[in-house]
Amino acid sequence: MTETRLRFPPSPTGYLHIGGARTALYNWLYAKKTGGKLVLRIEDTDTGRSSAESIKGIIDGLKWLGIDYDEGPYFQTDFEADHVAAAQKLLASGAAYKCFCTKEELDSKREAALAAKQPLGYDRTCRHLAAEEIAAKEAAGIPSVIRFKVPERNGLLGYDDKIFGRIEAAYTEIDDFVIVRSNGKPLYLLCNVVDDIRDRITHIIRGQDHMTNTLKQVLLYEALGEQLPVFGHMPLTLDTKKAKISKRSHGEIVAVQFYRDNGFIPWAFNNFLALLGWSAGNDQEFFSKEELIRDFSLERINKSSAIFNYKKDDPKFITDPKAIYFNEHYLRTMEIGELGDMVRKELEAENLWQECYASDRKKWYLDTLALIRDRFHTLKDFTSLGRAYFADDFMVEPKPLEKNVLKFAELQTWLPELAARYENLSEFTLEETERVVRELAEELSIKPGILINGMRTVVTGQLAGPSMFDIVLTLGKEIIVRRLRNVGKFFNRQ
RNA sequence: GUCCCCAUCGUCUAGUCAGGUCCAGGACAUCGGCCUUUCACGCCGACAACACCGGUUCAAAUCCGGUUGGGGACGCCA
Repeated sequence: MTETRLRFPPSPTGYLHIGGARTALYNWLYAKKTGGKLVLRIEDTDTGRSSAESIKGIIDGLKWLGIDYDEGPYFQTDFEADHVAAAQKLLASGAAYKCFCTKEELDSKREAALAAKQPLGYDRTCRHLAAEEIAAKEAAGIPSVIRFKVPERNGLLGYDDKIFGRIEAAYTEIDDFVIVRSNGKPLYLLCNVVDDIRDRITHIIRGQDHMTNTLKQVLLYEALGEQLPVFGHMPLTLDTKKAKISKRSHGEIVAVQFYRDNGFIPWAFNNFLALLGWSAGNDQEFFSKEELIRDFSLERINKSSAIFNYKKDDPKFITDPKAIYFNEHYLRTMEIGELGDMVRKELEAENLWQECYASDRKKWYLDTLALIRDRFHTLKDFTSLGRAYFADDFMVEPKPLEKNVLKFAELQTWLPELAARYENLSEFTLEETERVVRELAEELSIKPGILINGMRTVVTGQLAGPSMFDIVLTLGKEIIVRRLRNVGKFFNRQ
């Protein structure tokens, strides 16, 4: 068997969104699984809407996800000569014809049909023009497009879809579609096929919205005398109102960039995307890259479309809760060194990174991440919720400040007293630091919790966190003593 | 309007091709509980679905037909 070759052909008319990312991922997985190649082809023939910025966004998005390609990016506009040659070949062989209907005529016919609730297709006005009529119109300088001449056959046109099974439709249902614009520029349906043939694509895995295109393209392969690739159409990703997800109507929440900028772990997001419409057939949800490549199959892609359950304006979930869950899982279980590299980038961006975290304080750095990661949702939390571990300029949240500190005015003396005792402690250990707190609480006849929660807030700015004495040891005597002594500042600013 | 596709908990899904082991399993979310100085994590538990109607069969989530619902396509966009 020849090598499998797949492609991801985005049109650069916006950022990479999750639907596109999922398509890219499935193609990538299948290419990897079969030891084949993945080609990136930018379909930029719509010059009006294509942009360099969008191309960059797509490439950056794929890079962030870790979806690498073996060839490309190729640009469709670089192969215009191929497309034109194919169109000429079809014209010459009688598989296509010139159509002189104007866009205005067609538009008004379409609108009329729509209003009258009649079928929409092209009425084939120019299909049977005699050679003299064509010559006359051309001599008169009337512009024309080239349309594909759908064969007049009885029976059904069809192909075997790897995901949906046999797909068929009557020949009479297929429109004579335009393959070349009146300005001579070939259109998607043709370009796409010509490029896939040239790139020797063996498997076309794309969205279900292409299903009707596929029927037409099957005809193009036939007319061009080429062998059909394997087709597989993936169900679309819908929004919570069951509408197709689009860049236009959903904004940043469906952009891959959004997940990068909000501290998602690339593989966690891939894992989530992979499970949106595919399952291994068992209860496994977490897959390493190797496992996913090994277990992935086209046949197990679900036929019904999946809903991307994002929560708009929900303070608790910035996106689909399951996507967050996957992120949390990886955040908590991934190899700590790998997490360290990711968090490093976050710290650097906030000017909190210190070189010693990579050298003599490396153990401290990684231990600290291991201590605090259990409560975090994204990479961003390390510099927001976890800021107190890396800097003194952390925010103290109002709720715990009120509840754990301001409520007890005596903390202004208790905490500095605790600081003094800590300072004189010869053994600054878990046991000793805890003992000292409990001892002080007993002397003051208060619950240890008052001291503990007060110090947690003063020292980390947070209502919740790891075990208090783990924090004490992690931050170290000097910082703890300093922050405890400073408790007065919270009262003074009232 | 025409054509194509789909249909299991709120969401992602297992089970459907090879009908019985499924009064339907897992995960997320939600709600309780345990743990705890806090909050999480973790663990335990609860809630919650075979769209509907017929048919075939000893037996249907599973096969067949229809209905309904949903999605997609119908561009000189890709």
